[in-house]
Amino acid sequence: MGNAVRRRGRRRDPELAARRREEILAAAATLFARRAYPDTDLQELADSLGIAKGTIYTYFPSKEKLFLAAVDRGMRMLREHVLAAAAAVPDPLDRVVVAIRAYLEFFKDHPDQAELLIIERAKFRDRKKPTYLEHREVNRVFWREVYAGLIRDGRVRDVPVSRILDVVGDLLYGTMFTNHFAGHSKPLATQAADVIDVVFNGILTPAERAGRGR
Amino acid sequence: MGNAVRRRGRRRDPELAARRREEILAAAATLFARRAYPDTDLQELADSLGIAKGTIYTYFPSKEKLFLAAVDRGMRMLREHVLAAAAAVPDPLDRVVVAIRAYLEFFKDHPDQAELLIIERAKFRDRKKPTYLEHREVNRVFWREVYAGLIRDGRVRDVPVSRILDVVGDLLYGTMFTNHFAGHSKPLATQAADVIDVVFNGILTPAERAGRGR
Amino acid sequence: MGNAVRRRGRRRDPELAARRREEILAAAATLFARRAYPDTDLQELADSLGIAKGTIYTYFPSKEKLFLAAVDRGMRMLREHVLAAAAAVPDPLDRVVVAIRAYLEFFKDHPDQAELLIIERAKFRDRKKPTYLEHREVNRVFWREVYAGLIRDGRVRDVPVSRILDVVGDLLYGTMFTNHFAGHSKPLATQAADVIDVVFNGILTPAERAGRGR
Amino acid sequence: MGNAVRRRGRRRDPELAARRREEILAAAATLFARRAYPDTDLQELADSLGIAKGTIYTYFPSKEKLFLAAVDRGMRMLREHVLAAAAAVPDPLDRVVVAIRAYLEFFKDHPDQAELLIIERAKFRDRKKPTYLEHREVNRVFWREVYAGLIRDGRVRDVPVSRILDVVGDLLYGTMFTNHFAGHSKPLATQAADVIDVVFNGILTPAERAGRGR
DNA sequence: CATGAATGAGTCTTCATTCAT
DNA sequence: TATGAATGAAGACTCATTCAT
Repeated sequence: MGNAVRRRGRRRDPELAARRREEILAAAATLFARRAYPDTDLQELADSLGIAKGTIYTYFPSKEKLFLAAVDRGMRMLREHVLAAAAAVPDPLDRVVVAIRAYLEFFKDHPDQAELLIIERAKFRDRKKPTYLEHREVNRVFWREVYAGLIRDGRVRDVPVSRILDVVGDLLYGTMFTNHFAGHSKPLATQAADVIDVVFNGILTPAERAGRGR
Repeated sequence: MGNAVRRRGRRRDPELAARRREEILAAAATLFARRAYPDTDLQELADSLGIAKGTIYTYFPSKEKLFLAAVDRGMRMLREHVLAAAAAVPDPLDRVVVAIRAYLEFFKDHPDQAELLIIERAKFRDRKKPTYLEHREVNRVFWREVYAGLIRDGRVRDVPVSRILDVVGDLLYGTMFTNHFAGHSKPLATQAADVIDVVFNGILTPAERAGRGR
Repeated sequence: MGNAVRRRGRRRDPELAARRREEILAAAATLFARRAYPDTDLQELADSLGIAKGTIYTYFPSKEKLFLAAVDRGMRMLREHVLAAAAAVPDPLDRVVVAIRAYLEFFKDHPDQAELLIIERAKFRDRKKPTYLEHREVNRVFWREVYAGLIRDGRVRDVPVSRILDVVGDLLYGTMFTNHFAGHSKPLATQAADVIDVVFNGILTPAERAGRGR
Repeated sequence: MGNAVRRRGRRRDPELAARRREEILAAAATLFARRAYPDTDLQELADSLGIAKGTIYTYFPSKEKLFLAAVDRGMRMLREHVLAAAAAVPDPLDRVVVAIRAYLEFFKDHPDQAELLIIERAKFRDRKKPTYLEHREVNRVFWREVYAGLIRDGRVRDVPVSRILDVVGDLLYGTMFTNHFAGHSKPLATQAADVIDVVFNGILTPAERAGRGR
């Protein structure tokens, strides 16, 4: 009955749809971050985009899915930003330095994304593994290789790579949140340098390190 | 009975009231952490306590104040736990070690408190400085003195104390969140040791440190 | 913690609650019948009762349950009305006559209830056995006995009682709906007499009946 | 092609359009009956037909008109079915028998149509005389003549024909609804025979009829 | 004509808060 | 002071209908 030629009428334009989706996502990220999840009225989002509320539902099946899509988009942007920065320098240790800077930079330029991570956790605590941690796991593969190479070359102490990945990952995560919650007090360059100094050199004096055995 | 003269100062009422307040606060912390703020129904809280919903309003003027009081109570508990641990050892460097362990321990034993920090931020983003950071600032005074002494004694490298406080503070904050979000993967003792190893010794080899100048 | 004496405060008044429930049900029956289910706004119901919309939800968990409760109430009223009428006369055949009249009378006096039966079917088609049929089944028990006695006494032809119950039941059901849908054209007494005439005597002449064999 | 002179009257379009209209109507009847009016999504109808939602509006100006057209189509089918059955036998009393059977048969084979009658009433209560009753009135003309002839011939008791038409009509209407609401419990042939037995012969014994005098 | 993207009015339900008892 | 009934504001989501292509 319906398999026939019947193919007149308006055609679908997947590119237009993708563009519209992206527009909605960008605006949603901003608004969710500003208003918190429960206080975000989709009517306001629609208004800010100059579209009808129903239109949002053409692209996303629910407020929750829309929110989650906005978070995921942010994490993809973060990964691209960090990897692009790392790819620009050849030396592996420099890559670490550059990536740390890029990471802090991203959240300074996109504070909304930090906010979304908080909101996601507050709202979806037990329904979903945090999107951030999903992405972090993916990224681990790359950095594991980098540190392994540095240890092989005798440039980084021979400690388990996992320990390094954990501590550095946690430190950045915490720094990002602190920055975000407290407002940026020191220049990003200084902050990055401080982090790198401690991570690379530790805080003990050579004498104390020696005294501590190991 | 009501005619009796006021006997020896205060009646037993205020004490009872304080106990009731504390009961509500403890139950509220658990419930808020489990349900997230907007999904926490005060009726459920009342039910779990065997009291009427209206009674809660005798002790707290609003849901928001109740929540904030629960957060504040948690932070006070944290501070007491950490300071008690630190006070138990005399050596300043050991104090750092012990405090780091105590900090991670507290959140492992009270995961609700980590949750509340998230919720507070998600909900009160622009209305209130995070309770956690308020407490962190207070604690800074104590630890600044500890590190300053360690530097004076030549046991810690002579870098600005603020840098150490920032980096260590952020690292712990991030570690706590990561633990909480991801579930505790490694034993707490190991995790604490890893953190301390990196913070104290850094990750570079002596050769690389030398090569890096500074 | 909560098992103690704690019994001050406002007491529950079950009688007041029952009265309120009944008020809401009565008003709901009228309104649902007038507006049809989907077009009935609970706000309008609340307004007509001078209460807040939320109050309705104190007594009924949802619009659907409220509606169903209204239907059930109507069917209970019907049964009481018919049985009371039947109980007032001693002769079994008179009881049938009187009950038929009472049945038609009830729906003439409570046209809303007929409407509710329609609405229930339209809305809950596959979720629930019609309340009317549930009640009809209950009533069958009583009337089965009546007809069995009449047959035993040689006053009613010896046909299966079920056949009588089915046909008479269906006839009344259809008559009620027709009356309701078409508006009452003839006086109720006449209509009842006509129904009884046909049911009791049939439409054939004695000659034709004889000719038809049997 | 468009330049060609109008060839022999009408083009094939109107026929195609009529077929499409009929397809939509048939699918709509099924869907409305299954989902109830307000829960029937025109999108689902379009999907089931493999056409676009907008296309429906080329054939019907609104959801309501579409629904009403589906009901009317059903009633026309019913009339044709019953009249065809009646026309197949010459004896007037047999015609009554056959028509009753055909009526019950139609709704057994087309339960959707019974559903639509309910839905129409629930939705259009005060906007429209039920389509069923409109058709019933039209049919009355035919059957009035049949019964009048039977009385003239002394085969049916000399009671007002209207009484017979009312009672039999209501009985069938009620039987159909009961069947439909309750599910068909007995075989259609038996059911038809039962109805005819009661209508033709009544339920009283000759003795009781005599005793009742009149 | 057919299409399908866009529209936006309409409503049930929740729950913090109040207040008479 | 404790109670619990009453309040009413607030908001996500659906879907008939329109209309540019």
